[in-house]
This record gives sequence, structure tokens and C-alpha cells, in this order.
Amino acid sequence: METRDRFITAALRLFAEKGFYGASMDQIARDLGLTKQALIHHFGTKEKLYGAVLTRISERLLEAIEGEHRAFPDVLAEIYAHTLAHSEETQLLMRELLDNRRRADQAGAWYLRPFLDGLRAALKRSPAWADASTAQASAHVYQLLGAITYFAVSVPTLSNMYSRDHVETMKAAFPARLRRLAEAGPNGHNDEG
Amino acid sequence: METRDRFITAALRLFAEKGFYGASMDQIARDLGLTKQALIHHFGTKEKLYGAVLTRISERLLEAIEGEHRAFPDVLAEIYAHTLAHSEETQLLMRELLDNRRRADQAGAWYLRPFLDGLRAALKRSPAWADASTAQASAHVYQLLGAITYFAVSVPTLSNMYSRDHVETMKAAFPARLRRLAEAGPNGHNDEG
DNA sequence: ATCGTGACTTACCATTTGGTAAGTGTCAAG
DNA sequence: CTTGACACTTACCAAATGGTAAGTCACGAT
Repeated sequence: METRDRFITAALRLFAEKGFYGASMDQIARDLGLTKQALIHHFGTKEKLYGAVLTRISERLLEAIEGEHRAFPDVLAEIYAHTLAHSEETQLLMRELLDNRRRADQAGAWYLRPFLDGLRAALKRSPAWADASTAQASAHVYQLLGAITYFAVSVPTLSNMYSRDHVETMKAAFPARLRRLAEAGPNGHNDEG
Repeated sequence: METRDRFITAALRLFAEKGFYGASMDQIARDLGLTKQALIHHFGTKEKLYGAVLTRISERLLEAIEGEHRAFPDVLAEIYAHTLAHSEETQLLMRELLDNRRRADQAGAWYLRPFLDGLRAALKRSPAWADASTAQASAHVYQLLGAITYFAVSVPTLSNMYSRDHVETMKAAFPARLRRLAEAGPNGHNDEG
């Protein structure tokens, strides 16, 4: 099963870079020095390969928050680190967000559900959020995740638009900004102090 | 020039829905009941058509904030309304964010620059931000824009993951959430009161 | 020895892709 | 009446796409 994993890695990279249509089976296979038919032999169709990639990403995200029951801001910081370290996964998830509304099977949306639910659970362990509604907590978690994802994906574009120093300053300011957002209570401001 | 505009509209829809590679010239042309070659006659290549679409989006965004010199939170609310009303443009911009890092000409990034600069100027007209650095203001504006964009693009996916009521609650809570974010000063909390 | 299985290849295929070439028809200017 | 520009068409093309069919090769079990 060695080859299969290497295929998923290569596919992840190319799907992230060019999207589902932009990446070709031939290209992915050639990335390992193998033929397109070897790839088809392992996964059957392009869609199934794509599904395998999504599955891996969701597993990795769950690993990143699983087991350790720390305070929510720390969990979020962990995710932020994970996002920066695995920018390809983040890119691909962003693409999936745009694509799965069209894809016939909406399975894609569900790949992330356990992860989101785990995050929400972590949030509700903090005193300020213990009594908040599930919908409120979901919104908060989703917004924070969106902020991280959007920022991570944006860095290269920002680098094209502004000076290096400018972007570096923005990058440096982001974790503190994120932490303030994460520490906010259901009413928006820091209502625990 | 009537046909040209209709082509741009159709292309905008299909590029937003399927991405640059996923949308074909033939499909776009057939959307108007014309042939692919009519489309090529007007725009030359697929890339140029795509560029025309980006140009239109950037013009529309600028129109949305131009002229009126209102308070920043109101400008942001205007953009939020624009985003919800033109979700295809938002989708396409999100795709562009993912694609332009790869595309040879990084022109895509510059389509948005005047819009971002305009927004930042609006922010700096508010007293709390008058003395903030340009980098800080850029970060703030970009984060707010990201929150809007990410949320708008996410709604269909969220609807697949959670109940209708749940999502409606999240949607209803978003503008207030956004307003609190917009009203924050450079130090994060509402430091103007 | 041989049988089967899994990993992989070469050959092939229909379809679709973006794009070119060469028109046809319309219409306004000379 | 002709010319030329413009909007658009049919005909065509090479290249690339995802996928099928049929094999080759190594290897472990019987």
C-alpha cells in the first residue's frame, strides 16, 4: 500500500494547485514516474482518487485536535500551526468549499463535520461558552476557522499586492488578532474579565 | 457591444461555478445560443475572456464603495449586501485567490488592489484608526473582507452539514458579528467608548 | 510446477478541449 | 454598385482528457 499513499500525496498537491479539472490523471501518475493506468488501477476513477484525498485531509485534521483536551485558544493555535504547515490541504479544502455545491454527491461537506463538531465541543468547554446555544458556538467556530483559512490562502496573493515588509507585518499581527477573536465570548467582546 | 457583455455575464457564471478549467468555451457560448467561435471572435482566447470577467468584477466592487463617504461600518455593510446579492462574483474571486498564485501573469492580484485601498482609506477616516499604521489598517480591512467572503461562500456547504434552522440562525447572527468586528479599534476591542 | 493475485505496462478509444481557416450574410460609407 | 468592416457560421485540427482491454511480470501459496 506504499504506492497508494504516495499517489494520494501527489494528487493532494496537484488538486490543491490546479483544482479537480486542472489536474490530470496522467500528470499525477507521472509525478511518481508511473503511468496513468497504474493510478487508475489503484483508485478506479478520478472521483474516487479525489475522495481518497479528502479522506486523508479529514483524518489529519482530526488528529490535530484529537486526544488533547486543552483550552480552546490553544486548540485553535494548534490548528493555525497545522494550517500554515500544510498549506496544500488548506488550499484544497477551500476549493472543495467552492466545488461541492455543484458536485452531485454532497459527501464532501461531511468530511469536515466531525472536525467541526470536535472544535465546537472544545469551545463549549470554556466557561464563557458553556451556556451558549449550539448554533452560536457553531457560528463562532466556523468564523474562526474561516479567518485562519482565508488568511493562510491569501498570503501569496498579498505578497503580490503589497511590499514584503507590509505582508510580514500582517503575518506577525495575525496570531494575536486570532487569539483576541478566539477569546471573545458569545456577546462579542471579552466578557470574561 | 451588447453580445460582448452578455458573454461576460455567462462566463462569469460558469467560471464561478466550475472554475477556469472546468468551464469550457463551448459551454459558455452555447449559454447564449451562439457558437464557440463567436466567443473567440470577441475575446481572442480563453485567458482574455477570463481577464474581461475579472475586470468587470473589479469595476462593480469599486462602484459599490465609490462616491459615498460614509462611516466605515456602513461601507462594510454595503459590501456585505453586495456580496450576498452577487454571490457568483464572490465565488469567482475566491477561486482567483487560489489560482493566481500559479498563473504566470499575476495581474489577477492587482484587479482588487484599488478596491482594497479604497476600503482602507474609509477605515482610516474613522477616529480610532486615524493614527494606525497602514499595515495594521490593511490587515484589519483584509480580515473583515475575508470574513464576509468566506461566510458568503460557505452558506451552501453549511446548509448541507447542518439543519436549515441552524444555518438560518448563523446567517441571522452574522451581520451583528460583523459590525462588532468592524467597530473594533486597532487594539482589538471596542476602544472608542 | 502451477495457480492466482496484485502491480503495473502498452495499446487503444471516443470525446472534448482551445484554436485556426475560410467562409456567409448584413449593413453603412464611398 | 462596390467596398470594407463586423458578427457570426461551418469545417477542421492537433493535443489532451478519462477510461477500457489485454497483456507482462514478480511472488507467495498450494
